[in-house]
Amino acid sequence: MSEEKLSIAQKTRSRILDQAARLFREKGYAAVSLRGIADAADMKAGSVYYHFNSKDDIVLEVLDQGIKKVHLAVEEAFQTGKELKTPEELMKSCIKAHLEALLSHSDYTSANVRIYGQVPDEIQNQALKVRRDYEGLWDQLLKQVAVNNALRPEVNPKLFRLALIGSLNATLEWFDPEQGDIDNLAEGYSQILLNGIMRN
Amino acid sequence: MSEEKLSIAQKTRSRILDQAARLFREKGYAAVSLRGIADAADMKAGSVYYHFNSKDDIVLEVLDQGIKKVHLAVEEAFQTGKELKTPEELMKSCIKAHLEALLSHSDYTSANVRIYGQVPDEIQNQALKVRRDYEGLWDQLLKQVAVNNALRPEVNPKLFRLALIGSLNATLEWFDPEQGDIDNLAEGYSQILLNGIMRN
DNA sequence: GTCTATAGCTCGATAGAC
DNA sequence: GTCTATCGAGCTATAGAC
Repeated sequence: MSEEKLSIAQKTRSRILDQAARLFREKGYAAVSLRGIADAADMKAGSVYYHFNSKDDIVLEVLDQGIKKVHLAVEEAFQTGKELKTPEELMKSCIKAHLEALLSHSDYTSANVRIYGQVPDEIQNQALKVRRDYEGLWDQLLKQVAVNNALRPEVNPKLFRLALIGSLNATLEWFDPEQGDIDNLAEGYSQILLNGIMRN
Repeated sequence: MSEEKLSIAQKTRSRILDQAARLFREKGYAAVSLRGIADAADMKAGSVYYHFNSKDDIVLEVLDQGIKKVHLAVEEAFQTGKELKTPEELMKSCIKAHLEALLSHSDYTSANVRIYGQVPDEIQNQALKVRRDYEGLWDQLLKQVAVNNALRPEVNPKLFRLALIGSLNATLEWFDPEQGDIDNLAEGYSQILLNGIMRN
């Protein structure tokens, strides 16, 4: 999957995207200028246009990578565990995979969560497909859990998927991977989301 | 609480804030210009400065009102129910109060959720107090539930508060109060968050 | 591949007429 | 209270030298 040899142009391109993701996360879509991105990537603004056609091309790629990094991680956890694990253990491993990918590529994933609603409509539409694909992965996972009769009958799977992804993504606003332990976080969130908080 | 008579200047001020909240929600902090706010409020840009000293004064008031509207609603549900209701019913009524206030003042609350991380540091610091106050209210509520021995012993209340508010606020990104039923939404979220999804 | 320079535009904020 | 006019600054994107 990952290439060891990147051409110089590819490295520069990646540097621009990394800095753009970081700035979009911090400041929002409109507040980030091409001059700002270029500065952070140690270039002049005009040079960025050798690598990208427009600011919107940059933001679209940042948005897509934000979802794809998480999608790939959860997909792998799902495929690895779906034959071997109990439904509850499968859910836990996918929750953990989401949190690990989310918080370890947090500039891209945060940028996606924060600025998706702010980009021009055309960019939103182009970024929609990878979003829908990721939601579909969780629906597939929940279907598998339901087939094994592990879900409470009153639970609405689509509603749960929305609550789950919403609460997981909200960790971007407060969790610091430098300070906290992602394994603990995943364990705590799994307990809450799978088994609730009330004594029976 | 609500004044029936507002002076003309107060009405104009409110109109500016309403339109600003709507625009901040849609476009983010930096993308919204004073000209845009003035246009939406049927004024010229220069006239806005009669009512506010700067764009940042407007954004600060939008941010604060976004939290305060929800805080008030949940506080009332808490005070009304804390002596009468079971811990589970108390939690459910507060979850419902949060969702109702969140989604019925959704321009202000969405603006807060979306742009808080994008405003200048000084504005963020000024807006922090009402945030902390609201978090404190939930910590108080969860303490009350814990005192009544209704919480599973392994649950971390601070972590639950973060997961709870995160998932509730995320409904702003997909729930349409015109189409959906907030009571149903509150019931479904309460089931998931209080009792989990796994069959025991 | 990166640079400088610049066209054409919009921004926040202010001054002063009415 | 609202208006017009404007300042100085920053914006995306392009052109063309190197």
